Amino acid sequence: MIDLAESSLEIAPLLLGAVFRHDSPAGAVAIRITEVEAYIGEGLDPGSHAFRGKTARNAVMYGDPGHLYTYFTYGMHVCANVVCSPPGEATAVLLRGGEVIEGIELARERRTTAKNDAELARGPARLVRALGIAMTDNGAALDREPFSLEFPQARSAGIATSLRTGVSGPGGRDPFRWRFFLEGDPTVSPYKRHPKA
DNA sequence: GGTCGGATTAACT
DNA sequence: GTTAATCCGACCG
Repeated sequence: MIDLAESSLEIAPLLLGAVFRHDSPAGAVAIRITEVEAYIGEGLDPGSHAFRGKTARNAVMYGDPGHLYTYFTYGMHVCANVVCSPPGEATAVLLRGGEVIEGIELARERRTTAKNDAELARGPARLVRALGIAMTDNGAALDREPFSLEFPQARSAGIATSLRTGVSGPGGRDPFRWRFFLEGDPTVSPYKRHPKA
């Protein structure tokens, strides 16, 4: 695993093409990551959960890199981040889309509303659902069972950037393009701007 | 202690 | 294209 103790802005493009695997009692599901967004630290990024400082919810973002930060949103969805930066500095990469490459039958059972396999993990909450991640996994290390994260041998080709989806302020407006995705991949979620951006 | 709105999704018209 | 679903964290008093 590469060194994650750098800013999420450096790590985010390196995560494209990486294989993220979760081995649950029901079986293992793995995805090839195709879409991510970087969130940077305290006081710098109004879109980040760490913008207003450390709280009970975002404490994991301030901890060791290479761990999972999960949060609950819209009353029903869970999203997952890879914690970056040295301890004390809160940056993270939100996993927004991926292609299921292992355990596709289990992923289909978990995502019965998906109309096709490309939709299984297209979107941050769908990705979490397909992999069987829950809020109880908050803070889990990504280099230990039941998780693993393997980076590609070479930097992935065809990386495109955009403004972040559904975010206002820096990163949701030019010139901050903190969303990274594999161009043309069918498992990349559609871009939506923030209503007020 | 009350209010507001969200790093979304699915089901509508 | 629009909107309901549905909870909790953050903020204000």
